Amino acid sequence: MASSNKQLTSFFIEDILSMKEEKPEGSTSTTARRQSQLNWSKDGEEDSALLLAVTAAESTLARRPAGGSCVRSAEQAHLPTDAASGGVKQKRSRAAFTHLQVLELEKKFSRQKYLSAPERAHLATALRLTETQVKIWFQNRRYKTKRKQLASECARDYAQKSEGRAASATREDLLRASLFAAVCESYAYRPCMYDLHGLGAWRPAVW
DNA sequence: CTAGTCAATGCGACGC
DNA sequence: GCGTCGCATTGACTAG
Repeated sequence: MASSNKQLTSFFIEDILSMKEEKPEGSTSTTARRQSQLNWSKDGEEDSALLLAVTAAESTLARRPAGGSCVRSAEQAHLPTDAASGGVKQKRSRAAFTHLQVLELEKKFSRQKYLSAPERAHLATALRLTETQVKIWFQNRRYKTKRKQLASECARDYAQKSEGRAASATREDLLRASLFAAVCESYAYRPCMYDLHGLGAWRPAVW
């Protein structure tokens, strides 16, 4: 079918948003969470506008028949293994959020990394997702951000190290560092790349 | 077929 | 005990 009509999911969201967040996030302390949770109320109006926009846009978008693509309805996606229904275990389904849903989630995330319960509920209804989906999305997103941050630190570290070794070869080092960053970034998906350096801590084996 | 992406699941830890 | 977190992992799905 028309591939032009295809739903884009969250690849390169930074491009979509074109706004850089990435404040050093290291502070996942509970106080930090509370504070960011307190920020939400001022976005309230925006959210209701968002609701209208999203629901309107979304009803015209997506909801494609199974043949075409990846977009399943959120409710469907989250209705899992009702083993009670027949004893037969259903296949796990993976919802693919619409472009708009992802966009709004990203917007929200760029403002706050944590959501309070009422806000989560609000956002969930606004985006026609379940609260669990919103919660999980934010969890995964935080983790992803952290991995990215770690990766860039890895690369910087690596570049500095090789800079120390040889003050020349700068271009190659840069190249190597960026390659290294890319590798680091995906290490979470490759357990084989871990090495237990005898220190009780898992680290990338390419270290 | 393989590798990559990402929503969902599982688990241990923590705060209330 | 419940809800949520970070994190690791799974499984559906896609691109090359």
